[in-house]
Amino acid sequence: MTSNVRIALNRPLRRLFDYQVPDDLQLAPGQRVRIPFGRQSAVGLVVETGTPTPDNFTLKNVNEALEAWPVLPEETLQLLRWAARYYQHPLGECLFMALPPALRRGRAAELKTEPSWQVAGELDAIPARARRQRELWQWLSAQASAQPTKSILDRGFSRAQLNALRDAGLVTQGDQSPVSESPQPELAPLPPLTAHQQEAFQALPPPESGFTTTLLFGITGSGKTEVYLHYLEKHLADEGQALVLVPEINLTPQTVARFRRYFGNRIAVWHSALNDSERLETWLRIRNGEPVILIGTRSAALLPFTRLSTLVVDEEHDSSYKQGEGFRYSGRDLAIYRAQLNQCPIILGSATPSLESVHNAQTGRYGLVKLEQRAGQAKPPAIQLMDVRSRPLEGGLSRPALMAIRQCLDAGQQALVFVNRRGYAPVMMCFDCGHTMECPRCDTRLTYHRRDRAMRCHHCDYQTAATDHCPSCQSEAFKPIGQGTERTEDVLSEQFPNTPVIRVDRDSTQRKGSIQGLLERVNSGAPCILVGTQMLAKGHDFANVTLVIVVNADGGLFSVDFRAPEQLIQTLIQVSGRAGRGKLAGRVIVQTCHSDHPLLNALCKGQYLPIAGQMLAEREASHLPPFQAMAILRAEAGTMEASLRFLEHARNMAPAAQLDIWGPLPAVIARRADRHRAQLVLLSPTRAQLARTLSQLTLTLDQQRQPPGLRWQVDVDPLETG
DNA sequence: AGCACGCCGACT
DNA sequence: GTCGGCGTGCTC
Repeated sequence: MTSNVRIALNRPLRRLFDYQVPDDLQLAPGQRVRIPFGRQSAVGLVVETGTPTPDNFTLKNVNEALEAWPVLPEETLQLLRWAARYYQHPLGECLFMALPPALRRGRAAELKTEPSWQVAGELDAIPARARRQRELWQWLSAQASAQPTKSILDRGFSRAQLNALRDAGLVTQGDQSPVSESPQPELAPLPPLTAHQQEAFQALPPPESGFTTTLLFGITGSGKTEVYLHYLEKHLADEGQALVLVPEINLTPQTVARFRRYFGNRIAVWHSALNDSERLETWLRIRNGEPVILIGTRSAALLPFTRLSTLVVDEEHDSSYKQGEGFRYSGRDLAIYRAQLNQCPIILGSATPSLESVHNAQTGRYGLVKLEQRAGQAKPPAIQLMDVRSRPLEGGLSRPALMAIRQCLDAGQQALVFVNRRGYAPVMMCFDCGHTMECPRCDTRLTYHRRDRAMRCHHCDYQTAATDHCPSCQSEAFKPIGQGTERTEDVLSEQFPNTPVIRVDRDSTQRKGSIQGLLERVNSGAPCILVGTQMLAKGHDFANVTLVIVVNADGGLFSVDFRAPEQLIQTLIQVSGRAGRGKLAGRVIVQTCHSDHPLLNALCKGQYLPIAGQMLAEREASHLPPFQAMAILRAEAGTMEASLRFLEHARNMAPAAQLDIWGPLPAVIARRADRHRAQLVLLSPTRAQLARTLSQLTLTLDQQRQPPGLRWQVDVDPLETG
């Protein structure tokens, strides 16, 4: 009797393929196999065994199993099956996303052991003119044991010299020297908890309670990390694995060092900057069930843990947890699902939790633990609105704001100016003819970058040289409109010629190396002014910053994106949290043209949860998430008509009952890199209902052929709805 | 996604 | 006469 298996491939296909298993092969779900696929050979993953034999055609045979054990353990398979369905993404692509690149390509699931070398033959066999080869041979022969390639290269010999000797048979591969384990550093005792931290720590449910989700609402500077550390120390068993998710920009060497100090080699790291062999190594450690505490970004939620028993998601509201393309999963939400699969606790920490999480805490789905005191002597900063409607501005800064900066510097302290736009100015406009410079490929205006005299599109890679004259009428009245970080930096340098002004945005950190170098100057504590974007808002701990100026808070107040107010408030609170983290009190000035706006006024009271409640009430009134489940069907094509026609068709396809459908409507940036984009918003009272409708819809849309050049995709729980 | 097949335009 | 453009269809 022959047996068959169902196999997923790393292809964007919403279907699986059946193969026959040769008699000498035993296959289980999660195993990697090599299979003939069309005219090619491919790597596949077994997802089902014992599938029936079709009567209309004969199945091809599996060539081989790439290893005798499943690379994806049962729990990870279950997670990805759920995620593929929930996010409407082809299962094969989801499964392969959980493999390190080396394993996707079909390489062996083992670490390449560094070969080590010892001499063979005679020195005289090396030509006299090959001086370095002789020196290498002599050095090697003087060593007590075979030397790994790395130490040969470290001695200043080249790979070419080594290869020449190897090809001549004058060095041979020696005994495998075991990869030396880095010695376990001395572990420091955990930092003591303050009374408030202790209280929060004890309020967190223990693993014995099984699956629990707890929202740890801890204001900026309250010391949530200390609470995580103590929780792991107390509750993570010696053989257990833990996952600590952090936002992309927070995964700094400092963060890791902080965990290593207390947990030593048990700490492992996972982020986008790892190379293929580092990825494979860490991935295998996890797959082998080593009791690691893994600190990682979004994709760490896909790792093949086998003994996962504690999870933490820090800054759970952070938008970097949602993948913005392809398999659009939320690392946070996968982590919660995993906690449920493993019947273990998960802690979601934030000073500004997402409205989804606040709602879940209010309805009792999540536990809520509050930490509302700053650690040490630090006090929460006072937030003050400054209406700038009738005030003269210099570089976007009002007189009182400049005065406040001066006072701050005079007192020997540091100021932070938050500008949510990079470049010099977001628009260049002619005051004679009204011409503005637009991107030829997008429906956007070009941003003026004065430092390199360029006009750049921030939505595609277009750029062109900046000009002094209007390109349309040649007038000299061609002027920058609005504020960017460069312009604010210039104005501040003019106003405070004796104080260093440090700009931190994507442009400045790319060119001058790492953000770290820039921030070292801040940490020295000497008076300075920091100017920057979002990058400055999160995670940093500047002890001597006592003043934060928000140049313009109004962008998020009247946006078409329903999440904009939430994101604005979160950013404002996070950036405010940079003030007064040391002994000195902090002060925040928020410049706005809408000082009577209820959200901004609520912000001044300094309490996040009441504002969240206010925003949630608005969401409920308009039947928006988290009160309904949302998905967006996006389309892009060579013309807007094609995109809209497709979405219209999709709309007719979807069963109207139980579903609110908005659109189709052109996207806010209707043309981007010459693609015309539109979208259809789907809302449903239940996630299950939405998932059912969507899988039906995607399946039919997938089977029908669409006009050439048309691409479409589904985004479940979208973050950006523009 | 690959890859092959197939049908039209412009080249040595 | 063939090389090659990318539209179309298929992969157990």
